[in-house]
Amino acid sequence: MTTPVSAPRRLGRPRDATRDADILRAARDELAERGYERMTMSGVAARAGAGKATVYRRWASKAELVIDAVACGSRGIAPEDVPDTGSLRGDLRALHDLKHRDEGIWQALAGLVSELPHAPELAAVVDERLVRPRVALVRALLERADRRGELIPGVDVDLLAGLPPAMIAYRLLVSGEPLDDEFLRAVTDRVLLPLATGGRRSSAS
Amino acid sequence: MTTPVSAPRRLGRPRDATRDADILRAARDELAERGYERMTMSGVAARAGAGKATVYRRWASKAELVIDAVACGSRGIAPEDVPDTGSLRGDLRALHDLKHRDEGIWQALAGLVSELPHAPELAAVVDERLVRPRVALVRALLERADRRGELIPGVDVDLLAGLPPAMIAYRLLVSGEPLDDEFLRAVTDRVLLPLATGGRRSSAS
Amino acid sequence: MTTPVSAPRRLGRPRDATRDADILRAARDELAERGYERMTMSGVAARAGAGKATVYRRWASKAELVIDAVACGSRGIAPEDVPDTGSLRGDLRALHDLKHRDEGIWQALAGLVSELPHAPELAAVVDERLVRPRVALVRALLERADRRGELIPGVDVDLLAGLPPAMIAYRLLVSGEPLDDEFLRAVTDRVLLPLATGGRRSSAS
Amino acid sequence: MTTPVSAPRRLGRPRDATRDADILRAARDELAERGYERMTMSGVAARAGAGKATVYRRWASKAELVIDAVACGSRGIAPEDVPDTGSLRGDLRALHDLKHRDEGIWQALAGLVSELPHAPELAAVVDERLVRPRVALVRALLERADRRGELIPGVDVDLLAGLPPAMIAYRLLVSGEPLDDEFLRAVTDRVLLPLATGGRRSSAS
DNA sequence: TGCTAAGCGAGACGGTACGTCGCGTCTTCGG
DNA sequence: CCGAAGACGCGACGTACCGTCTCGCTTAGCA
Repeated sequence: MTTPVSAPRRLGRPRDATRDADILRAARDELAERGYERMTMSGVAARAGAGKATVYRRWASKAELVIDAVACGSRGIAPEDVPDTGSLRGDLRALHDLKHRDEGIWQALAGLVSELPHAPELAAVVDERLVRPRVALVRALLERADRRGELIPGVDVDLLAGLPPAMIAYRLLVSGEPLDDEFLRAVTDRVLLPLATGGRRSSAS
Repeated sequence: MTTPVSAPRRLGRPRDATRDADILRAARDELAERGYERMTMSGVAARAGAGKATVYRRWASKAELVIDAVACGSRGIAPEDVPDTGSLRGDLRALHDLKHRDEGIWQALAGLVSELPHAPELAAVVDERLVRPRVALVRALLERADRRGELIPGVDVDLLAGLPPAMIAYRLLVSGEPLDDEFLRAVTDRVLLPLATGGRRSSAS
Repeated sequence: MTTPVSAPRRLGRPRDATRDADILRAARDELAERGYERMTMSGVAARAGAGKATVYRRWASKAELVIDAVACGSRGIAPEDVPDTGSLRGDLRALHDLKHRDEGIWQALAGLVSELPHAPELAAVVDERLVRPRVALVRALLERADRRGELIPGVDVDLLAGLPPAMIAYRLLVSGEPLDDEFLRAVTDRVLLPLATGGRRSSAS
Repeated sequence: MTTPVSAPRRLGRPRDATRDADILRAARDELAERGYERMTMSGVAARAGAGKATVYRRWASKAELVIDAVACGSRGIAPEDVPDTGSLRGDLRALHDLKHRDEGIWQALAGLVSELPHAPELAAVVDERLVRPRVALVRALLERADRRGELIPGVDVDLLAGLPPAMIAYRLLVSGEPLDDEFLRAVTDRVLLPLATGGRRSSAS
């Protein structure tokens, strides 16, 4: 969550922690149903059975709410959640199986993108909450493979780690094509693996 | 232009074609100065010395105006504009030199992205006017290279042609990093060329 | 008509005089159907099968068109059209019979009233074309009665002549009540005649 | 006020009653300065320091706002505010002294008149708020005079009570002449009194 | 147990962009 | 040059949404 604050004072009625989850769920649903532009803060509040003030007490703007609504949906995947299959190819496959329902994120990102150039701190949050975790995930798998000696020496791990997010974002946001299995396989087998491991070795010796 | 229609009738005063250009220029300037969200139709009309009705007579919404404003800005680059340097690497380099000021496009795309999933015909126009020309450009260079025998046999040209737009869009829209020369060189030398031509051969040496 | 202009030059195609009548009729119909505010110049032109320029070439504004549309509807009644019945009461009765379809005028006046304080020349036209003829009519009948010796000596003929228009305008524009026969009879028998002739004399009995 | 509604529910933030007065005053000022057509809702809101939504939350249209703006301006004069001078003539004189600044009302009425035939409920409000109180005022004075025995037996009080409003409205709205003292004196001394009391008796006897 | 500050749902607030429509002018065509 | 058609600049209209503020009520925690 973006909203710890953990103020040292605790006068008056404490915040009802259950509202956070209701509001975030409402935000995610409205976002999925209507898209970023047509989703309204009043609509989110109403769907959550909350008042607008309760929403704004927790999130400073529509953009920040959306970030959290979306970030907390896939908070789960840490590098260590991806099982070590012994090969980069197997690890990437396992990752894809884990993030089967990550798609809502991109819907949200769509609405935020227009604000990023004019709101640096918003961009920072998006980077930190949405972008970096995904890049880091791939990067961790690449480093794991490097320790196994799979990678071509001198390969630019940062550049490669950014490729899957970029390709996925472009496909969903711009092309509008679905994130089907064939595409995900192409990303790993025809882009990432060749660049990272050179030829076809993969798990084979 | 999105608005030819080429109506066969010619009753009444014809549209003043000079207004189109004025409005599109005004739209592009406002967009660059203020960003998609903060750009207003009144502002565009005023800067163009036009009335709002004149703008809305030509474009049904802000989104459609922005598409055209942006699409007509880089209409210029056709595959044959890129000189044949004899190698894929040289051709891509030449392309980068040509599109030095293409960046405004992405600023516009930023604002449109949130609307695409809910406006299929808008998505179609974006695809046709913004996305496809850029993909086709790279694709044409790849096919030229293939005719020279540079490409790995069986390589997925469509997949590769989409990589530069995806990486550029992601960098500008999401990461917010600049399109510097180092990045563009990395895209070609460390991603596209290895995938397309395998190792280092190219035709040279 | 307000539009003589009667320019001494006659170059080019002369104006099609039939358009005047068509436009005026269209204006009167639109006015009756939709009221002043909702009547539009485009609508009038379209109904008349004319272009807006043709309308504006003849009348400088909506208000002036409406004045003419309405004034030419009751242009007919001149003082000498009212038969001399031998008594003021009879003359007024005869007048009422003549102006049975004068009502459209007031509908038009309704829309003009809001402009009068800010458009003196418009007010002058309204006065000259709509108000004065009606006042003059009553005034003529009063003077005719005076020559017959019916009037109280020293009575203010101007004041009295303005009473029927004022009462009719108020009833139609403000009260919204119909111009029924009972009301018209009250205006003459219970207001105008008592004030003009004192008691009950008139010439009769 | 037209907007009591006196809803039995009291959820949410209650309307700020001070905004009503501010907006009405702003509306009256704009109306007086610029006239009905040229007065704008944005201008009223801005002058009141309010947002347009706050205005439209209370009044559904420009016309309704103007009615209230104008009606609440002269709410003050009740029949009992007019001192009993002992004669109809004296009472009417006292009335004229009271309503010295009632003129703004007619300016507003001017703009509304064109809407009345097509908006019955608007007409009803105008009748109830603007017309009837003024008629009732004169009527009350006439009835007071009747109790004193001043009136001609059988005189039509309703007809007479409508005469001053009609004459005043006509003079201001149509003739455009000022409401000077001479005119007001003529209305009472040469129209109303003769019709109501017959000859010249008035208080003398 | 009763006080008090802060939480809550609801919705009014100031502001501002949207997209529509009407006015009165201007510009094309054909007659 | 007239006439139909309709585009033009301008600007008001009424709606919607954002983010803030304010109402009356409820709910802890301290006394």
